[in-house]
Formats: sequence, structure tokens, C-alpha cells
Amino acid sequence: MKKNVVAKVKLTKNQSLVLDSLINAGQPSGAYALLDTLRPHGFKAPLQIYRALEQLIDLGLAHRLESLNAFVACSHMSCESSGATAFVICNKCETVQEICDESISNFLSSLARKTKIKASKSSIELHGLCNGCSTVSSS
Amino acid sequence: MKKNVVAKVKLTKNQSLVLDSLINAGQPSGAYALLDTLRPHGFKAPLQIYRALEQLIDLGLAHRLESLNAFVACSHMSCESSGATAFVICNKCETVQEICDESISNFLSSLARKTKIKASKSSIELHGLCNGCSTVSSS
DNA sequence: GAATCTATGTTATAATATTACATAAGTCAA
DNA sequence: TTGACTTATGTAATATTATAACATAGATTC
Repeated sequence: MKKNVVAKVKLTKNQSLVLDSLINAGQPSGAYALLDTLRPHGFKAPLQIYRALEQLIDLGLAHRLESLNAFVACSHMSCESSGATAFVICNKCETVQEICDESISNFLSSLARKTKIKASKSSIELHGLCNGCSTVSSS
Repeated sequence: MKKNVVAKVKLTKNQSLVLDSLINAGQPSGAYALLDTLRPHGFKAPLQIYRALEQLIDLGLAHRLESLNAFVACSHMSCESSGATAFVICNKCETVQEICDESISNFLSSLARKTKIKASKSSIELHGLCNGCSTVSSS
């Protein structure tokens, strides 16, 4: 999988604004929600959001949650963005845990080997109720 | 994860038509592609497709590929539809391998345990080049 | 300063999915 | 067998997500 250098990339103004919004949201955000958030900053079209997101994702600073059509800021201070990341999503409080350890990369390597694929991108998303939400009477 | 009984469920006419189309396609199909395929059979609105798909998915006879917004017929003759399924997708020939073994369920169980989540749904999708496509000069 | 590359702005449109409401068809009990 | 109920279906309208196409502006390089 591609490994990006995060280091000291200078973000453009739009990229910074979108990343800040994502971080600030603290939960998965759709592109149009981000657009609304950023209208006061002069954003007017979805493409401004999508373009910034694309770069942020390439840089490993943000991730796309395929099962939600939404985006989150990378929760690792300096994520290696190895691509071997799993997202655990609470359906109630929308909290996302971003897991990025050897168990993930081992699993993916093994899966790729078994299926004889040259992997380039992965998406692992697990939905359910987080510890907090599952111990409270359901809504 | 929910375990569905596949057994001898009688599919409705629409469900059968959609499932047949999916099987016939042999690769991931979008809802609107299915709609076009089925127009000659009287289908007129996307909802007819989405409704049939929803039931087929509940029955474990079809799956949704989140990263493609597309659907495939379950490749297991009588899939247990344990939810512990991984999809390996070739970006070139669009072939999908559906993997459903202990390594998947073990991985997901472990992930759920580590993150203290009560899992209800999972999505594992690995993209790349399949064996055939990676040994041919790229397009 | 011309050529080039990247970022940005803007409009329009494509692709995917759901809401809302109406109708028909099956199921089951009295 | 009627009535009540549930499930399946039909249809139109609309919501949501994403991209194409084209124009402009700024930065970089030679």
C-alpha cells in the first residue's frame, strides 16, 4: 500500500479550513455538511470541499468512511497512513475509533495472499454500539 | 451478528428478477444499472430495485459493496450470511471474491473485543489487481 | 516574461438513494 | 367470506452525494 510522507506539508487555505472543520466536528461529516460549515468562510460549491478532502486523504490527514459516505480527520497525531486502518463506528453516538495496528495489516496481508491480489486500498468498517451506548437503555 | 435463515424462502417476483440480474451480471452492479436491465420486465422506478435489494441483502442472497455503491449476488450457494464476509475486488476486471471463513470472523471478533463494541454490521473491502490482471501489462 | 503547473472559482449536471402517498395482493381470524 | 391487517407494489417527486467542464488566478521555473 502507498505510504505517504506527512511531515511538514504546507496545506492550502481550503485544505486547512476543511481539516479544521473535520477535527472540530469530532465525528463523521458529509461533504455537504462541511460545505455548510464553511459557507461563512466563503465556500460556495461542493467541489471546493471534495477537492480539499481528496488531498487531505492522500496526505493521510483525513479518511473516508465508505459505509457512511462521510469523512473524518485522522485521529493519529501523525498517522502513517499505511492504508491498514480499521474504523469502528457507534451507530448511536457516532463516535469513530480508528484502529491502526499490526493485527490489521497482518489480516489484510493474509487476505491479499489468499486471494492472490495486489492490494492497493482497503476499507474495514465495523458498526455497532460502543461501550458507553450499549450499557445505557436503548433509545 | 444476525444470522438469517436462507432455506426455503419464497422470493417475490421483483426480488427474483433483481437476484437473477445480479447473478447474470457476475460483477458488481449499481441500482440504476439493474433498473435499466429490468425495464423490459416492467421496472420503472429505482425504488423497485432498492426495495428488492434490501430484502435480498437481509436474506443473505446479495451483498452491498460500500466502496462501490454497488451490489453483488452472494457467491456462496447457501451463504450463512454471518456478516463476517470480506470482499476482494479487482479494480481492472471488476471480479469480486467473496471470502467468508474463520479468519474473517476471528479478526472481527477480536476487533470488536478490543474496541468494546457490540458489533452489528461489518464491511471489509480490499481493492487491487487480481492475479490475472496483475500479470498482464497494465492498460 | 513566457510557459507551466497547481490551486481555485463557478455553473451545470450526473449518480445514488429516499420520502410520501396510493394501490393491490396475500393472510388470518371471526 | 367478510373485514382487519400486513406485506408487496406502483409512481412521482425530491433529497443526497459526487463529478464534469470550463474559466481564472497565483506560484514556479527557465
